[in-house]
Amino acid sequence: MASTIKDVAKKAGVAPSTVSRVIADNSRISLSTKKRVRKAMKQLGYHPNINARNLAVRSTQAIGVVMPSSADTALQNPFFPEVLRGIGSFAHETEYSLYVSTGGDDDDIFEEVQRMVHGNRVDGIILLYSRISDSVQQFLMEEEFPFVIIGKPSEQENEITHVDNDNYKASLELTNHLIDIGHQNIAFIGGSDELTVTIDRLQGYRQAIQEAGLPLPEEYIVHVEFLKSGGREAVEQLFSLQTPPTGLVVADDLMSLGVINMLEEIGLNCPEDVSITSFNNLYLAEITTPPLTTVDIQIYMLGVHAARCLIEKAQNKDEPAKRIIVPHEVKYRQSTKEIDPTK
Amino acid sequence: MASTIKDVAKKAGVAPSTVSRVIADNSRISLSTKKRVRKAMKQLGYHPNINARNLAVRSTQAIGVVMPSSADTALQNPFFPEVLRGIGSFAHETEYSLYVSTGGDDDDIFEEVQRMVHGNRVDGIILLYSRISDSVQQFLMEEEFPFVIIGKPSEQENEITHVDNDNYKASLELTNHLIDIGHQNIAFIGGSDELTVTIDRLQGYRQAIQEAGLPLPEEYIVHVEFLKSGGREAVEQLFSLQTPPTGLVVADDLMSLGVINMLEEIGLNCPEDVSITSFNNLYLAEITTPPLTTVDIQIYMLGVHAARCLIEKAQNKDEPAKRIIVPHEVKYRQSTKEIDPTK
DNA sequence: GTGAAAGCGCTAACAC
DNA sequence: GTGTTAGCGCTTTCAC
Repeated sequence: MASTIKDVAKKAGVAPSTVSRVIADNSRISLSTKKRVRKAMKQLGYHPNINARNLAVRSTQAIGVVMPSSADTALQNPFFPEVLRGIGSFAHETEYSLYVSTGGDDDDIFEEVQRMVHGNRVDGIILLYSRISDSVQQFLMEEEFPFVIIGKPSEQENEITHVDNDNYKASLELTNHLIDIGHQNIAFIGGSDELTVTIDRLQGYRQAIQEAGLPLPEEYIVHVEFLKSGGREAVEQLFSLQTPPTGLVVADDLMSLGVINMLEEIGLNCPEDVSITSFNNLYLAEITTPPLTTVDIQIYMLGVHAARCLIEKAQNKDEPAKRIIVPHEVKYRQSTKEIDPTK
Repeated sequence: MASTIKDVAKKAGVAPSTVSRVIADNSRISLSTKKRVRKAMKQLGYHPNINARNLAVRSTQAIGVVMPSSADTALQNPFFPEVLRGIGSFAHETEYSLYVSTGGDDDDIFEEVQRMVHGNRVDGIILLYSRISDSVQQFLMEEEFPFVIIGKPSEQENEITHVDNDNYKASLELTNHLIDIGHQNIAFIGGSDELTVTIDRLQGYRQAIQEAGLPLPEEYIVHVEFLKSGGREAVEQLFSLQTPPTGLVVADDLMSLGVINMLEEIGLNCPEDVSITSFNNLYLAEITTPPLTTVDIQIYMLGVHAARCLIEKAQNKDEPAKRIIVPHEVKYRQSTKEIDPTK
């Protein structure tokens, strides 16, 4: 068994409480005893038992991270390691640890969250997704447990701290870009229409199309499962229409990859025949053929801010709800092309 | 404050110890009191405090997962969410939680691992990478702390439980496949040569080449940073050689994506001019152009097995060290092509 | 079958 | 400045 605070106390000839104060670097302890105690700790290879500490102070110095259910194929998106990296970086700085939930289905996740909350495993929770009428979200609200959402809450927007991009605006920009370079028939390919991120991106697209007075047949809006099957499906649907689109607003780079692929299969070329605009600026956006015009949403920073907000909130229950909008930037690459007026 | 075991005891008119026994579903408690106690728990919305429990039993029901440092660009690889998913799935079944370390650099990680171990935060640790003379690995050995490696330990192979693929053999197969379809000039593109996975894959390649009596100039072996810059660099190097290769064994699908891309940029086509074989069978291997011939290493299963082994080990310190080899399967797709004998 | 009581390792009043 | 002591919420002997 590892040595305890008592062992250290005995060895240094002080009381346990003094050792505790040295650990906390309490200013009322004289430098000489501090030194003595520290030496004893070194010699004994002492490390505080976090469980005991947590029990005593009723906090854990840990934050829970909840990913979408792995049923959700979204999990294969490099988005997640990248947010995790952001969260982890801030957490590390502040000496918090990360507790990750990766349940199989929604029920698993709900259970895990319950365990985290009721079992006092974490001081707060970051949700890595936001969908409408999500039971986890509701549960956390009811429990008044500190949490923040990456993305936009579907309701109670002003009571829930969240960090997000201006997806509406970004989408507007992308769509307008397509319009600016002459596209008239622009379609939207999104993920599940239950995710707020899809909803916002769709809204921005809609707005731009309407402002420009362009046609907006409902068939131009497709919600598909992520990637592979999704990309295929979307392209099949869209390009069997009477007036297939020449411009595409796609809600994720990974989907775009699938789209490019399927286009090629049916004999269409990007950007010659179809221009693609996309979201997320995953590293792979630069190495597709052609490289994607996409919105850099600063995934890493989303994570950093979320962690910061959560920790603030966990340390001070009265911290007001905030909204942090991480700025985005459209990266113009080669997947978009001015429409050929001679065609 | 949430209700405690005492509250429940009072409400049910029993002693705290009885409640405790009910939680553990102790067989010596009469069914009637069990029912009474359970009812009280429900009514009070009672959930055991995990910290207190952990403190009392000196265990945590949590396992630590250590990713490579995020300095390592490997982190952007979809490999990680996928293993996490596997680990998470098994962990969930057995009611373990996941504790994830995502340090910025190697020192951060080392610190976090120390905290995990000494602070009693986790019952065991899974390392998601293996490199030669890794300080974390050493540390865990010295502390005799339960851990398992996904990959192959660089030393003490027989004392460290690990789950791995037969990377040597898989690489041999890939290389032989290229040889079988007529390639004579085959190069290897790997990641850092400090990672055991790279080493094994290189070895398999070497073996196949030598067995076939083919040329193996040292310039045919390149170690590059992951992806983008890496892929570019590798291709640039290899295809400015006097005898550029016609076949490639690439240690990761993500790298392959970069390679295909750069090839195109310099006017070469895969598979017409260059055949590519690759590793991991990431979902994106199916949607590149062309789809990749790659080794399916069953990432998810790697995670599941690792979790299982770790939990066994954590529950029984005498559990012997094991090696689990997860079977692989080469997926033949369109990135490889018989060499044209007329050329 | 159930209760009383000690203790897991730490912190935080409250003393002095 | 430092020591004493009473918990934090749970498990686990040892009684009965």
